[in-house]
Amino acid sequence: MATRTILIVDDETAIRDMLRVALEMADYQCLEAGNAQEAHSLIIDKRPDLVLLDWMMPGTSGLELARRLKQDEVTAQVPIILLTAKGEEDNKIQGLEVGADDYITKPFSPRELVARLKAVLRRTDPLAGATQICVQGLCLDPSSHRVTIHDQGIDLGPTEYRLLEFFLTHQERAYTRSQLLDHVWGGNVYVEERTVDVHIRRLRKALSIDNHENLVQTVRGTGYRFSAQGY
Amino acid sequence: MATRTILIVDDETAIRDMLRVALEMADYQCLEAGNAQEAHSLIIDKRPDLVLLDWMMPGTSGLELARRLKQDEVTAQVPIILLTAKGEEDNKIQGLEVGADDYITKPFSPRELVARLKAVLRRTDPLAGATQICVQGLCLDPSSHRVTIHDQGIDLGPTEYRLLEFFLTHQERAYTRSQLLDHVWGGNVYVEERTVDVHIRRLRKALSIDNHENLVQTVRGTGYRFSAQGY
DNA sequence: GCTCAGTGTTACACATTTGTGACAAACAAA
DNA sequence: TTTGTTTGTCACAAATGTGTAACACTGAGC
Repeated sequence: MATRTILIVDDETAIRDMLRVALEMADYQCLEAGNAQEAHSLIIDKRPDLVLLDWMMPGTSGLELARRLKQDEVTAQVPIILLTAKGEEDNKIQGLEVGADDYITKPFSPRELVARLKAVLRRTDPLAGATQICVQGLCLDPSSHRVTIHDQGIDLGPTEYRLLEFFLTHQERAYTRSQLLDHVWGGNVYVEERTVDVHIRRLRKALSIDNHENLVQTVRGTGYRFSAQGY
Repeated sequence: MATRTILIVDDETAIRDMLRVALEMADYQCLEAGNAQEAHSLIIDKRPDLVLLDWMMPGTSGLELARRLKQDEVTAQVPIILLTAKGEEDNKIQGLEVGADDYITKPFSPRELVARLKAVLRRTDPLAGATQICVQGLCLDPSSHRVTIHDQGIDLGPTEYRLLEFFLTHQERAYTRSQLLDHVWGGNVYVEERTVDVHIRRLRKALSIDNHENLVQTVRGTGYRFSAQGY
């Protein structure tokens, strides 16, 4: 399964660091925010799979942020785990009623944190977690099956989409037409090698906003390469 | 909203009674089982919305029952809350790792019980206890089971309603026909994939006030996506 | 300059995928 | 029962994607 991204929201750098270490050891990717505003933009922008949210923060509190997130339909489905220093029961209930998915009292062991996190993630869509790949303003998002250049959507046919997906995950390396046929079309079909050229052309055309067609480079005598350099 | 059914599993009648009182006051319907075997049959038979499971029971323990339930595909999706007498951390982790959705330490107040139960139910079925979901003037209200566009009611068949409900809670993401069949029709039915197309068509038709049919987008070669963007 | 292999570009026929309306079976309410 | 609604499937239409060939262009070597 693709690695999940967790957003850590806490005003104390030391605590963020601790959490990051624990989560990275358990093979999660981390984002960090020091306050509610920052957290909110990151959630919209990076779409983490889960938010670890400190209850007490200067400015907008974690509880308040959780409430807002759950009220907006765009962010409502992001699971939230609230962190709090003292396990006062009223807090606990308040937190869960606001819509947080779980609630952890400090101090807690890394093992407990990860176990609870897993339990919450298990309940959310198991297919989510594919992260988008971005380069030079070009973004491909596998989960929505969408490609954008500077947030402007572009249209690709299925084959061009797979071709771009392959290139984005195999940048800076030249491939022969035959290799591309193997990887993008799948081994057992017979199509002319020149067909690759045509699809390269179609892909370049679709990317031609802002000269992004240069991302796909010709390697004379060999094939093609996707590269963000020499650009 | 339909009332939810909670299965209480504990070997002590006194505790079962207490739990029942607390839950019935909060407007839940209750089932009771005194041991794991009984509980298992009731789960298969009555399909409760949640199981409150005592850790320590003579015979098969609650933990063991939880593990079995989560391993069987048929019962895996039933949420489980484990009850335990002492909050030893190892127990806690063990419980969550087995797949329990939450873990409550006795003694607990009725308020805490109900709050946690709500939280678990909420993330099991995101629409339970949720407020209505709105996007672009289209509103779906789970409690009244009603859909409106700019306050004008629209008519949907049950399947179209569930489809829209699923889309609204899973926006901005592409789903294959097969995934939609899984999520909207439920795993074990055999219907043609093309049937999805027809229901998509019916949903679009119902949404066609003010061009809202564009909310449901075709992802060629893949399936469909619900999106408020690119609209 | 010329030649030629390699690549870019376009057009088009064909294949595949999706949209749409119709219909009969299943179901529920009266 | 009758009536009306919902559902799944099909057949055909429409839209879109695909592979190929033909031709144009480019650059390297002579």
